[in-house]
Amino acid sequence: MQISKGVEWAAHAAVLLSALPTGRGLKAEALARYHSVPGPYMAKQMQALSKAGIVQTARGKHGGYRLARPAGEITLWDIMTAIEGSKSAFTCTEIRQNGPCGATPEQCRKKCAIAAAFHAAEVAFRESLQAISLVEIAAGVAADSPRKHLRNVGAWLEKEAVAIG
Amino acid sequence: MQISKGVEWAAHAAVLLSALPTGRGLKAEALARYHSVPGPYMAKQMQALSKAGIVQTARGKHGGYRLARPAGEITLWDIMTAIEGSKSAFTCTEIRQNGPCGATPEQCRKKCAIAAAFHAAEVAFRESLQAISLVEIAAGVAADSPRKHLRNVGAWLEKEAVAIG
DNA sequence: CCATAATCGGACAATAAATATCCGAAATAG
DNA sequence: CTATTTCGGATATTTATTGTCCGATTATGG
Repeated sequence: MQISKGVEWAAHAAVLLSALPTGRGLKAEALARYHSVPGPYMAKQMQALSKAGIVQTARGKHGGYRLARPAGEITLWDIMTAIEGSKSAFTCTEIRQNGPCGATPEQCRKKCAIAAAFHAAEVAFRESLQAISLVEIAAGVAADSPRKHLRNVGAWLEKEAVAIG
Repeated sequence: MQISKGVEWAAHAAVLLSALPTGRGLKAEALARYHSVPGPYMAKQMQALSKAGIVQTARGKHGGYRLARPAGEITLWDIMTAIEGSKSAFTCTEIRQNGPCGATPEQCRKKCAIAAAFHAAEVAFRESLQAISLVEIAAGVAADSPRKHLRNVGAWLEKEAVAIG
């Protein structure tokens, strides 16, 4: 069980976008440069966020990405499913139906007990992530950073931000 | 995020072993045959359970696997970590330290807020799986199966089981 | 209105991990 | 002691992730 690295990058990028005022955004290259990650691969993650409706895009000169809705309505679960897809982590292959004592399909109307247990665990995981929005993350980051650092970030954003609407 | 197929197989195998009386077990080939899964790969999963101390082994003629402790003391989390390893699913690569506004290491004494949120979700996932032992799984399976099927399983086990001590 | 420049979007390799398999080491039974 | 049968670790094949490139699209400026 391994969460893709793209999820981490997309989450950081989304938090950065949440620091911008409404209607302003950043281009993919700037988002990659901010964290010193490979540009094209960062762009790939942003495309996934775009397809999921988490960010809005503008093409052409002065193009870029901005959040599609308020930061409080974007959770870490939204970002993770946008990157990794929404299929469940545990896939039951119904091996209980195989072999010399295989259960018949009508005996399997109820979900396999093992699959049900993993499903319940995944629900707990999902609900935990759904409780955290970009607002909470941004507040945590701000609380842990010195004023000087936040001013640097603000100046950098002011220099790089573009209007998207 | 994908849970390995080996986890499913190992869990089913462990549940099957839990149906045997203390001191009796099954050889790897029988465990594979019961669910019609590839023998050598099933054996690989059993080796992982053995290294994790979940099952005891006996080699030579009349060898095989038996549970190393009572079924109530073996949780699905134990099985999953035995197969997949115990490293966390989300790995923080500290990209906040990179780039033009990178945070200095001493600003990073607290864990990154994003990593902390994923860590909390993983804790919820883990605690959910730790609450389910082989006893609960076996009880669920028994409740969902007709008597006739359970008799078939019992007869098959009686035929295949070996004494391991 | 048209050419231009700069952006996003989807298609294309390289790498790492999971899946499946084989052969040697070890231990018991006779 | 010998032979048989088993587990254990090392070895290929397939799949998913990571990383990269070039074409489609759009606002800009003349």
